[in-house]
Amino acid sequence: MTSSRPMRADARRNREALLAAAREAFLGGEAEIQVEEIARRAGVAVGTLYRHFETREALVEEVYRDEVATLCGAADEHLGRYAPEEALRRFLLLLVEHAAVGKGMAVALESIMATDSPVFDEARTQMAQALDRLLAAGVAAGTLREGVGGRTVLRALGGVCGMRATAGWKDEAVRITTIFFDGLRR
Amino acid sequence: MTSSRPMRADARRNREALLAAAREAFLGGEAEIQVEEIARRAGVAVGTLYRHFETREALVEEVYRDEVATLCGAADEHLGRYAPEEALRRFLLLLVEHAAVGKGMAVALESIMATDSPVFDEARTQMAQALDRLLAAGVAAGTLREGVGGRTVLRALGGVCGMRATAGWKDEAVRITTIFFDGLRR
DNA sequence: CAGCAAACGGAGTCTGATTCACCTTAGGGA
DNA sequence: TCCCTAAGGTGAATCAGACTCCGTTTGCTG
Repeated sequence: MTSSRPMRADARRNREALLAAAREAFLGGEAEIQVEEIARRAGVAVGTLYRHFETREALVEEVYRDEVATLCGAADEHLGRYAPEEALRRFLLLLVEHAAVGKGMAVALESIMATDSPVFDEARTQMAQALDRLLAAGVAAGTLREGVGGRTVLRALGGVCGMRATAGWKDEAVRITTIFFDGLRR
Repeated sequence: MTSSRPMRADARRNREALLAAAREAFLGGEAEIQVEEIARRAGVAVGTLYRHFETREALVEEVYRDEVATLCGAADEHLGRYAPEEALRRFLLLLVEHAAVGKGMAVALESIMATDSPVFDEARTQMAQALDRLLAAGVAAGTLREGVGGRTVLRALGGVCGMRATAGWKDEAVRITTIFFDGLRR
């Protein structure tokens, strides 16, 4: 459907400008930036933003698609470098770390991990599968408990990311994640 | 300051009506009920609601004050009946259970547990202290790990409650809580 | 029963996301 | 090259919901 006609040059240009503006804002910690402001920075009107992205969330998702893919790649990389158990531990902390970098990423991770929004279906599935691979490897090695799915772990992490508004969030998140991880071990 | 003058009869009546309406709604699962609607059901105008409660959150807090106290009481009761470890496990699951009953309670618990909002300071402190007692008993008995505060546990639970919007929430929450609990053991 | 501070009512404000009726313009074709 | 048309753009307006403001009403004390 998207491929019916190639998309006009100015349209593509504006789309890119919007993504760039949003990316810069989110990664810069301006998680709560308003759609009007994103549009302004991209040099277009809000209407244009909404022509390209269904909702504010959809734009967020688009921005973090790459980021998510990179993170999932890290899961497999860890799997090749460490014992499954250690790979999982590092991956979990990596997620927390990312959530801690800028509020934006935390918002995205939370949305990806702890909601059912269909907007994040793809990202969620991708992440859950990466976690499944880590968990399965750990189970095979006998170091991780059986019967826990990537989805469950994802939700737990999502919950932790949901409390990022509080003071001293990161330390607390790391502590909780570590405790949770210990619970996953045999 | 509140005791300077006894509060007019109609004022007290309205305050009770508002609390009753809010309680009924929250416990009935209407977590997202609007302030206008609460006021309407109580037979007053929004202005009156705001005369009695600083913000929507403050009303929520008021509604759950009793509930929180009851829950904290349960912690001590468990402590007298079970081994510290088991008491903690039951208490954690009790919190999840309460959050699962109605969305309203989950919202309240989340706010109490995972935010810094001063509105919930009292409830949060109360809960954290109840958990501290459980944790301390477990540490003394040698069955729970040292160095984890009630605050941390509270936040972890708060995170879990924050994902209540998703399908199959309760099962997931119980599973996550159980894993987390296992992580707390020696 | 008068006087007045305490309470009340509810329209209006504010913040932000989202929409929509109307204008612009890229770009394929004669 | 120029024209036409539909894709694309615009931004004022709408909507939602929490919260405020101030003129009006009313419980209570002297």
